Amino acid sequence: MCRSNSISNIFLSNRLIGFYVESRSLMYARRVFDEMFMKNVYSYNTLISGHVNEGLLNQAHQLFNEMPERDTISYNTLISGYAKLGHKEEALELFKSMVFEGLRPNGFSFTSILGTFSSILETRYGAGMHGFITKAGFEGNVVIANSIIDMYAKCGEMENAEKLFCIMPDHDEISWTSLVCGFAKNGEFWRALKIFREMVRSTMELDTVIFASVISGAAWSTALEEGTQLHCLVVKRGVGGSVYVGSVLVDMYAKCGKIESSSRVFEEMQNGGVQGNQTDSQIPTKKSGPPAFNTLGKECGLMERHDLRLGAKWTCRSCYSNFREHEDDEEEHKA
DNA sequence: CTAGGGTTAG
Repeated sequence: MCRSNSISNIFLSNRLIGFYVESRSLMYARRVFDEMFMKNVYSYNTLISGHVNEGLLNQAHQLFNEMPERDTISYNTLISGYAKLGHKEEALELFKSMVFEGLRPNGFSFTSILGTFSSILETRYGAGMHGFITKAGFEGNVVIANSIIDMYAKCGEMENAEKLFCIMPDHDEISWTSLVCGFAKNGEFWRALKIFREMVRSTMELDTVIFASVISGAAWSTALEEGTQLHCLVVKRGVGGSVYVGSVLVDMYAKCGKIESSSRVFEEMQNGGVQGNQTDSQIPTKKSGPPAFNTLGKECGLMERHDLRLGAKWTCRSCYSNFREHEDDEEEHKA
């Protein structure tokens, strides 16, 4: 092997390390790294990320310690590794030493740290970090704001979550989902449903994540009526193939005492719910027509074209229900 | 080379 320390050689070796890391061949990555005459921060960072991806935090940290100098990415990579494995103290300590060392944390640092504040005991840290982020000027970043909302939700601080949501300059689907999931998870199903209805009326896409969360809220509130409506919407939107959504529907009916419905959904999951090797991320979230394989419609031609409001919608006859997009419809229905 | 949201039980 040519061992000139030219810049291009470092560059090429780094690319090679990256290739091996991507191929999950850490041994080879390590070999290239060890044989390099000159290394730079990038060489270390790439190898550290390779170890982090394999969950080898000790070795990653050792490499980190051996580095002559560290940059923000070195820190972030290690912090996110610890955060993902639930090692909160290590993550926070690293964050502190990054700041102490004079390095400016960026969005990646913040989102990783925010993910470690997940209980009411950590609310103070979370709020402190929120303040830090605001002062550092990162609050306008959608991804970071979404992480803050989720952090407040996990700490049971929904007032703060909603407050931030309201003042955010831009929202995306994840902002909405984080808020709705927060209310659902904190036992406020009706508030979650209210916001969810706004999403349904909008042009936003509804994916398996939001459905799993709202239906779970319905399950805990034993809101059979609304749970059934949500089931109907699941069919219409073609997300019935999701294991998450299927599981939570089974649970919702069970908690509501509808054992027959529960086991029917369960059987549908065995039959076709997850057919075709579709994974959750591949489930289409478009609202165009019926899904190729939906859990209910398939059974006996349960899908029926129905003209409602603007354009044709799909009604699921086996639910004997339609999703009510407005809260006011609730009263009408009961009257 | 580094970032955001999901179910069930116990």
